[in-house]
Amino acid sequence: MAVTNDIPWLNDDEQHMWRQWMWLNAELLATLNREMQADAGLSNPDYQVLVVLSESPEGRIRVSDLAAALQWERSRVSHHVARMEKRDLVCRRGCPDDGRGAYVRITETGQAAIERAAPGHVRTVRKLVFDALTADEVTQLGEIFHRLRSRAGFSTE
Amino acid sequence: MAVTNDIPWLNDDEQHMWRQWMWLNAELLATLNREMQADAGLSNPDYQVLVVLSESPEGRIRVSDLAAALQWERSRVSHHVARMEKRDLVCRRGCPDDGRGAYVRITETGQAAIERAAPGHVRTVRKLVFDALTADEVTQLGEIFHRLRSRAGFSTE
DNA sequence: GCCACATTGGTGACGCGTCACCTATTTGAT
DNA sequence: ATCAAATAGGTGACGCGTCACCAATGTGGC
Repeated sequence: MAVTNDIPWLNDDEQHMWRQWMWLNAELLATLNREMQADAGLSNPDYQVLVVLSESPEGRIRVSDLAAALQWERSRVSHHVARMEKRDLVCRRGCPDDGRGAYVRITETGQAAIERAAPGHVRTVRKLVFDALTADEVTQLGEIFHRLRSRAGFSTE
Repeated sequence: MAVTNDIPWLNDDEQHMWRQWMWLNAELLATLNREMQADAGLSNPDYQVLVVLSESPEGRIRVSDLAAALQWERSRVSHHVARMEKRDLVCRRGCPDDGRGAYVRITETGQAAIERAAPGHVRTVRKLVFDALTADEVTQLGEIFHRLRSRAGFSTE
């Protein structure tokens, strides 16, 4: 009951690496999500939004710019911001210059939440990833990931 | 408007690597999903389920075993199988030995779908990942990912 | 046999993410 | 000034994923 293969399959080494990679991805993301949920009631996407907002001048940014910064669809931003607004993490304001536009602004609650979440987030990344890698490995991985991204046409250009 | 940091932050190299990694993950997953959707109307999770089923004797497996094989919650399996059943990719049968149990079986349609999807899937993984890596790098990455997983207590056993 | 307890699988609610599509506003060619 | 086209943002439907919870069935102690 196997799949017919008339295409160059992955060899054992490749298969092993690919599987480890995919598992690790899922596990890392799940762990980060869980820890931040526990620390500050934030999901991963919540955190990403708040990071961008908290790094923006005056803690506010146009929806489209937020979408660009996160590489999200505008519709996704819209949905997510709507959910976050209900929890008072951000608020939306009309844009004076452009009648179509809207600003997303971080609230006091949002600011507090990200400040509560950030240290644990970094600690976890450090513990799960960087503590188990040498400086050389970090550099090399950075180079490899960057290479794969450019070859695949993913570059940020 | 930045986050206060009283915790050892990531240095530039680490930050760069981490960002590339997270971007690459998202991009790879999205690409694989998109291609399989186009090739065979399957999502990534659909594919994973069908792979396990097609590798099982007689193309059927107990729900709990499927959950274990995929490292999914049983509830997730239940939801996903229900959706796939509507599309006639799999079907559910009661289990004769255990009145609580249920078998999930791959259908003709499901078998056809995975056979249509598999070559393109492998081709894409090869193109996006392995064509840009040396054999040594593959081995090394496999070792690194495995190391991170065991240190984090993610090991499969 | 009886009963506490564990296990199997499923459901509903809700957050996340995409797609198709919509309205309102701005822009720019004429 | 006018009007077609582009752009900003939002909405609804639906698939994906988790959590809390449930009914049904099996298991072991007595």
